[in-house]
Amino acid sequence: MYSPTVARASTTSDAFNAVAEPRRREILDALAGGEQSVGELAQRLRVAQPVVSKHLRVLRDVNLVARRDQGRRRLYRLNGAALRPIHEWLRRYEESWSQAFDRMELVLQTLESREERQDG
Amino acid sequence: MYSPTVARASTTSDAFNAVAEPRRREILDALAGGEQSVGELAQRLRVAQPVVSKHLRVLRDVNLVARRDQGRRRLYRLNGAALRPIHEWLRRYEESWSQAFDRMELVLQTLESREERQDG
DNA sequence: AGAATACATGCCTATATAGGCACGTGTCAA
DNA sequence: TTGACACGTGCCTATATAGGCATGTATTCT
Repeated sequence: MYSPTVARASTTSDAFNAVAEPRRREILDALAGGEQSVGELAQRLRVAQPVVSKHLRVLRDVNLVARRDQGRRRLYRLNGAALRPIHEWLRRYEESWSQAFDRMELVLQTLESREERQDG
Repeated sequence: MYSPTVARASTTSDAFNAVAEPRRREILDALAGGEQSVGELAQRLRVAQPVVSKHLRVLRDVNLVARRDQGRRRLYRLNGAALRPIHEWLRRYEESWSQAFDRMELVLQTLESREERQDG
């Protein structure tokens, strides 16, 4: 017998599901800019704090973000490595749309953008 | 003024959601081996035909697969290009697990820590 | 100590499936 | 023409959220 019904794999089961939710991608994108508190995220994304907390909960369950306490604030930071399974899966199809990668170019661009951030 | 409730973006809205479902990834993986009919897929994945048809419907809606008729059979083929948006989004995080970047990251963190001397 | 602040959760509602089954339609074999 | 096939869908049930609200807890401020 099968499980009678399974609406969908739970979002907490893997990165694929966690990232399927647009709001969560926004959160990750925001955290890509650096560690942030729940309140900061809520303000930036213009959503209620509980909403952010819940999404962060999901992201944390799949290890996409890590938390650090700072007084009464909870600072969340990105753990991009958890996205790797998705990337690995996509690799198989990558050839469908791209000729070649210039990884160094990407690294350099990232390096530049980070320096810009530091300059403020 | 929000939609009172939105369980989740519909799976037909984008590739992210379409791919969040494990069974659908299996289907895509199977199609990576070449064009196949619904029946062949059902047999290979050991699932009922209606199940496959429905997943294919979703995949087709987001343009992840294309269909071709051959007599009474419907041959589906992969359209990997539709996965590109996901890949593009991931690109931003790719550095997180890239070996080449690890060394770069070390340098960056060192630079950052020089000015971030405010954390406990 | 008392109040304010920053979060995490629980509860509740409406929504969006996933999969089981039955069935309608188009196509090919006899 | 009749029957077997190969599919696509509709209907039904149970499940898994997303977001709104209110509340409990821990930490910091006055």
